[in-house]
Amino acid sequence: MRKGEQTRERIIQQSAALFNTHGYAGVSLNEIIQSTGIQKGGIYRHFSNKDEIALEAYDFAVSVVRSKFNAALAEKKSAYERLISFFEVYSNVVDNPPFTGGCPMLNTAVENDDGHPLLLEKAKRTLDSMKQTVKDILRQGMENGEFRTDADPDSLSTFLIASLEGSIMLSKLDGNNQHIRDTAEHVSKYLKLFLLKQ
Amino acid sequence: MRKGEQTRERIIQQSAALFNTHGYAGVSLNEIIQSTGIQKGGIYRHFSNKDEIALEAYDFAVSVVRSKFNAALAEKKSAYERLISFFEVYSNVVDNPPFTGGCPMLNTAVENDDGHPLLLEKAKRTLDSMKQTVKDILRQGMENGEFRTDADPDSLSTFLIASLEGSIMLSKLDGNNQHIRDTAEHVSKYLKLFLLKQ
DNA sequence: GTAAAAAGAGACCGATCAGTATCTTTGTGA
DNA sequence: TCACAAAGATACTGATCGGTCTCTTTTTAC
Repeated sequence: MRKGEQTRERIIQQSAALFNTHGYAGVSLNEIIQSTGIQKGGIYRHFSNKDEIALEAYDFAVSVVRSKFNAALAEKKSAYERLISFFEVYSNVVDNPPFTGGCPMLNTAVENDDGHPLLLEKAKRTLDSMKQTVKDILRQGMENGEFRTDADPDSLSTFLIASLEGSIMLSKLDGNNQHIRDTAEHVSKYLKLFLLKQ
Repeated sequence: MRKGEQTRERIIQQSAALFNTHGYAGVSLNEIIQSTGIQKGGIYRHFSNKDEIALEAYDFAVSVVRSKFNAALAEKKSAYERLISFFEVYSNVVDNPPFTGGCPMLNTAVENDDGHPLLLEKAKRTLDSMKQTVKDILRQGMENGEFRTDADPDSLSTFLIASLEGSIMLSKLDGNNQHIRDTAEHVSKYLKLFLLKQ
């Protein structure tokens, strides 16, 4: 029981990195075997199929990224700084992303847009949760008088997340973190002018 | 000769839609056979392997999107309108994208980030070309007095493309074009204030 | 310490993968 | 019209896919 649960976790963690790097269709069971050092029989003792591994691996990857978001958010004093800290987490996505392979939501959304409905549904729920987090920060900032109250949290959170995800993609494609830094700079300039009071 | 070239084009066009929807690893030769109605022997008469099909299919998909960008750009009078028209091309990405499957650069960049170096290289060159297009518009606007000249075309073009691509991903994931519209709205507000003169 | 249960290894399954080789059909230029 | 070449269909290859089955080893509880 205890030993098996430990193995199960290891399989999830190792496969999460594989899936987030190569995508669902791009990872074979043999690669999971090679990465974990556990043979097929050992893997299928804990999972009934590849899908089950992928789904739990996705949740794991998201939880790791979320904890890094939370860590970055926790050390900020103003709501404005908290909004910008999303970019901070991905500021070195080329060499040190919050999770191996980059943003799990972005990767899953693009790689499975017509392929794996369960994974896609999970990515959708990640987006909902991320939007809610941003909207909560916006509302906080409005309530404590930091932000103007005539802004639309829904459309602003979309804008912030879209800019973040797009710049992650560009930086990974180009192998250069500058895209994230540039985008963060423009977004913060925008927020300063249209959101911050005084 | 003439017949064969015709077939070759058909294979490229059909596979381009498949590859842009399911990704390189997600498309099998049998799916190409089914989609084109041409058997394996007929396909391999024109291409030496799957890679060759994928590479040419990518170029085709990009060329289609580029021509739609050009069409949208052509009918605009101001440089400002031209910048925003990139969003216009993807304004109904959910039901009517400029190419089946969405943005080929985005899809290829994310799906092959550690898989297919030649495709990735092509995506990188697409980004360079797209950035150059945006920068040219920015420089035009500066030269004709429409834009302030203290803006940085390089970082601005990154910001615009990142926002566009991120919002494409969000809209496709959510099955809702609102993300693109919202993002376009914020970007244009930003450009109006920081880029436009008077 | 021992027996039962849990965990894991490894051989095997049919299906499908990309790619090839051979043969037939179709198109084309003289 | 006819001969040759181009185009395409089909059957096949070995490799690999995800998944199953059986047997061995290890862990665990008493």
